[in-house]
Amino acid sequence: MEKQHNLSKNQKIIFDLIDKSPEPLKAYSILFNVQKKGINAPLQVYRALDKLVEIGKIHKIESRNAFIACQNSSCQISKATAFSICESCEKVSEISNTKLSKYLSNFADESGMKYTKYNLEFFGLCKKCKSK
Amino acid sequence: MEKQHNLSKNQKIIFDLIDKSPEPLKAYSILFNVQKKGINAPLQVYRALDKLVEIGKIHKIESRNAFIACQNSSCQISKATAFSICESCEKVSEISNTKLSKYLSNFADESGMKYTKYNLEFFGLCKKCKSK
DNA sequence: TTGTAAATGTTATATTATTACATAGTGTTA
DNA sequence: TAACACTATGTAATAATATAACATTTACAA
Repeated sequence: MEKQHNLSKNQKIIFDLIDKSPEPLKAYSILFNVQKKGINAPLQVYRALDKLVEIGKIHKIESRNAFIACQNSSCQISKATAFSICESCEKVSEISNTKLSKYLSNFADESGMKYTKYNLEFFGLCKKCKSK
Repeated sequence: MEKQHNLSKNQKIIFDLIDKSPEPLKAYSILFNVQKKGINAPLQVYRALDKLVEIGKIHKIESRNAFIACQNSSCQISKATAFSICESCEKVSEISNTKLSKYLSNFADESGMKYTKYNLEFFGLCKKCKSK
């Protein structure tokens, strides 16, 4: 059974904003957007973001310092994330490909390291931008 | 034939520093270290870093905002990078695994996107930290 | 030798993220 | 319910990361 995370007030405000957004949002753009709801300081945003990332409701796109809502119904894969990023229009999508995630989750090399998490970012041109 | 990149003065200073370092270096720690060599401003560091990344001599570890020298003899894989990161001691290594890079370079999904680049970061505990 | 691209130097500023400290809410359990 | 621990909140200050704008110089091919 999936653990139920009851979001707190700030967490909910910020998750809703990210969830509705068609594109990844940056922390300070989030801050700007929620100031009318009484969230005034960067730290309030970062704390909510940290928590939401931790419980897998959102992911951070590391190369962009931006956040998107998890696209997988059961947001349980914060430990195995893959994204496609269009370098022209900056559209970002979460990749949910069973083969890929299996391959990467099982990846091991000779380093002796035990991998418990990964993040993969693919870059290229999306369909639209390719045909321009 | 691999293109020869003659590094400029600043690029060389900064590459040498990163290349000698056993761990990824952050931009401002680089700045601090090269001030005695006449590099005074962040922008001078960032410009050299940008160029070095572009030509594949170094890579950026996105999740850490830090830079390491390319570990592959022919630094030609700036478009296909994979790293292992120990979450305890922060040791970072570049993974050069032919199967993995082939698998990822050939990856395609139904999105219609043409992937030209990827960056993968694995997290876990290294051998030393595991046994503590 | 001149045109052009790349690199440099410098100042200021924008953007991203954390430290430190005080207070309030939530849920458990004695 | 009282005491406790834990999570979340509020606020101010500041640290860390990165870029804009502008002027000048160097490298090198045409």
